[in-house]
Amino acid sequence: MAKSSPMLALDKVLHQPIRTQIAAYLASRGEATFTDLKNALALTDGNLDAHMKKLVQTGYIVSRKEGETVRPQTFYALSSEGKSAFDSYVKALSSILGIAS
Amino acid sequence: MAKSSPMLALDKVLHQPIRTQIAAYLASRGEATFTDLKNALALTDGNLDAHMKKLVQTGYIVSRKEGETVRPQTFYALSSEGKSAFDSYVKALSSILGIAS
DNA sequence: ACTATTTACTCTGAATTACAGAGTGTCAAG
DNA sequence: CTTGACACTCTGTAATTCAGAGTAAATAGT
Repeated sequence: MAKSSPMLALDKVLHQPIRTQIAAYLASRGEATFTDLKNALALTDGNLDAHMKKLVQTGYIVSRKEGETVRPQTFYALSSEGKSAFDSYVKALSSILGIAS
Repeated sequence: MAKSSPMLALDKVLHQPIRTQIAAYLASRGEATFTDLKNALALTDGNLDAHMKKLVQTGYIVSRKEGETVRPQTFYALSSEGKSAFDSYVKALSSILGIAS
């Protein structure tokens, strides 16, 4: 008999409590600042920084600096790679959990 | 103005790639042996053991030994606590990801 | 009957990750 | 000109994840 294929694994970068929420937040809002995220998710600075770093390193999130001479602020958003990774992640999850996407 | 309440956090025990799949597998199948899980999820022994240990410690999974004199086999299943934790987890995820549960 | 293999786990230790709090630089107010 | 807030970044520690080695019992082979 054919042995059933192993379940499709979940993206490790995205399937982590804080990062899933960052990605979801950005997916629905489009863009956010460090402080937006920090307040929305109730995180410490260091923790948020570490997760953003990983998301940027992975290529899922891009940042854009606004204001050269004034106090600069960074806006974060999902990259197109990040968007499609998030999409596939949601699909995989839906199928594993048996919910309608 | 009322500041929006922080997003509801995701259960750390359940929101981990392997454990989410173990819970989902048990939620749909009811019961499984160590080897069932190992094959279905394509895991190494040590890795599966570590995750099962955590799930049992947390109280989400209960084990039952079958066969006193014959080669014993352990069956794992979600406890009622595990079931409701999994339910809330799926609901929380659905609301965060904006999908219909 | 005795040895080898398989099954069903458990243990150990190394690598990676998650996180809090301290630190840095800039700006604005008193 | 000092104090405080904002926008991050860095560092160290604790916890987590994982593979492979180890153990014990049962079955298979000769």
